Amino acid sequence: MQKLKDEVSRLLAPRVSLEPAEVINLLEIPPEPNYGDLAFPCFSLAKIKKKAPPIIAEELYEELRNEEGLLWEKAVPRGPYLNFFIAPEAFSREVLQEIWTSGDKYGHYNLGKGQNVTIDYSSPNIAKPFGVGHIRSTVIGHSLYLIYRALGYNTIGINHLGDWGTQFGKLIVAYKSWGNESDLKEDPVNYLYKLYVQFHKLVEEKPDLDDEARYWFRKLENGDKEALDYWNRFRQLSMDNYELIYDLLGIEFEYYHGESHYNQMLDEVIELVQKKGIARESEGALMIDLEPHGLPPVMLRKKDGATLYITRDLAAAIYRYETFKFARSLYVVGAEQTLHFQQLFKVLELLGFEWTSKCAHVPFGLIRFKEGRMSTREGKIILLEEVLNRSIEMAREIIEEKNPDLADKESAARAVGLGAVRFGDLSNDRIKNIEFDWEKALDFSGETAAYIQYSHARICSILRKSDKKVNVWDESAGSLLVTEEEITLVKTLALLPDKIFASAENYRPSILARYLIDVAREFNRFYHNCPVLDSEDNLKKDRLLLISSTRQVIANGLALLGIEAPDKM
RNA sequence: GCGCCCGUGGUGAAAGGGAUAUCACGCAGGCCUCCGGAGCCUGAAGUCGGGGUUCGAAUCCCUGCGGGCGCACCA
Repeated sequence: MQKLKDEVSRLLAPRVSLEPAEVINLLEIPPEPNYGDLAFPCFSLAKIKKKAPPIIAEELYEELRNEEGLLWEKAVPRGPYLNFFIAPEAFSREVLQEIWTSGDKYGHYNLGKGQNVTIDYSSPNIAKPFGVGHIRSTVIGHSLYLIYRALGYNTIGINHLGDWGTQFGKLIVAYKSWGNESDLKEDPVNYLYKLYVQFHKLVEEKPDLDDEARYWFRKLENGDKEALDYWNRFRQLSMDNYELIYDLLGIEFEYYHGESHYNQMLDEVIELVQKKGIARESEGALMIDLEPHGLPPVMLRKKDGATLYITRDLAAAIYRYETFKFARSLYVVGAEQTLHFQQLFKVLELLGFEWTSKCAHVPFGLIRFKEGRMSTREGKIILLEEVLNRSIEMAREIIEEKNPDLADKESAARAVGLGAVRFGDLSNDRIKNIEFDWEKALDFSGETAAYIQYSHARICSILRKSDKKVNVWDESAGSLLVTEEEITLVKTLALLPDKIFASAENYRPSILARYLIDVAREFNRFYHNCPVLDSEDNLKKDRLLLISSTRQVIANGLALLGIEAPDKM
């Protein structure tokens, strides 16, 4: 598709006095295939040429009627658009050859060569269980990580663990006051969580507890041995639990730099802020007034001397830039923290860091229950582990029913079960809130990963059964693909690179996810109308090439969403 | 009180200011002697209300309504 756009834009550019790149930006895909395959809208020229768009389209058509394209065969004006129709044979061969030669690198580019992109994602809070709420950051962040890597960037995944803050004061108080060793050993994360919930329940009757918690957190910040011992222990126990989930999801991070990692840099940050003269003391606390910038004030240090979240985030941002000199720095964090990031970026700007513009908050809506918001404090939470396991279990049952002879049911169940949960999150616009619903989470029909995976497995099945193997590219390959289903499928396959770019540019894996649904749908239409194995030899060869290319596109796309594409299921 | 986000068929969603608003679930019908029916085909049903900007608005602006989130000692 890029090549077609290049060709068309080079042709049009001199005739409309625009740069080819500007023409490429204007080009659209028509809503209806019979209109054409690529459209040049003439609206923007109307003002310059002082003519109505349909007339411009008509004139361009007259100018081009004797031109011949490599990848297109005719240009037809339709109202204010000049529509180009691809030359099916040449276009198919071009697309299929590119997929053929690129293989599992089809859609990958070297755009970001030598550039670092840091991606802050997942970032659970220690001592709280890993709930379904955390899946969003984890899965969206990981997909962006994979997508940027595919575009040639050197991606750096950072798990910004919430391993510092007043909640540790709370935990220490709770554990010291009414906790016990044996329960902690029995089921660490859940027990710590129980303590946390109990603390919040009790604090309503005994407000003193809050003071006590703040006291212990301050001790922690001052390096108190006892406090540190508790902290270390709680942290490690939580980490062990998170590892299980990351293993299951196949996620690794370059760094587990939690908030605590930046402790030794906090004094420096505060000094810097003071030197810049943007902070002031207020009621014993240190704060930055952002009123002139239309934002609420930011507090860097409490009156008791303890630091806050944003102080550590400032340190982290600076550290990341100094360490990685990033081309982009992404924060995949819930939309409820939008204000926090506006403040963070504003302060960085005030500090004079010109790289602030390279930082971006990638927000997403929250997951809620039907009954309302999930509250960790109130103890209403569904464990992600439980969701994943139930999904795998459900997939296993369906496989047992539909494909009882399958050899490796376990890995297929994992691929399908985990894929369902991941896709459920990735396929919708991240900014919208999600209502968690067990039925929906475990539904494998319709626009789901299973639909895409199933299409992939079917293709694999046909390829296995074929006596012919597609193993060489020859000069006539793909030239017999002429039916509507075949051409449509080829055109769809040609879009993968565009979709990957768009996903990266907008930080929206959902663009890629929805595209894969289209690919699967077009494949299924083809499949129902065009026999592969029963075709005449040459046609069979071309159709095998087509489905093999389709398989490649599905596999490549799913991989960037962190979803497996099993050969059988 | 102030600020930000979201309102699309019964339900869940898609649509980088553009052509006849696209899918899925569910519903009503149809399709396996055929490469895997977790599939395919046909049908009914929709842009929250009111203003504006524009040649053109689901999309941008204002306003009302509904829902969500946030606003100095949590993260």
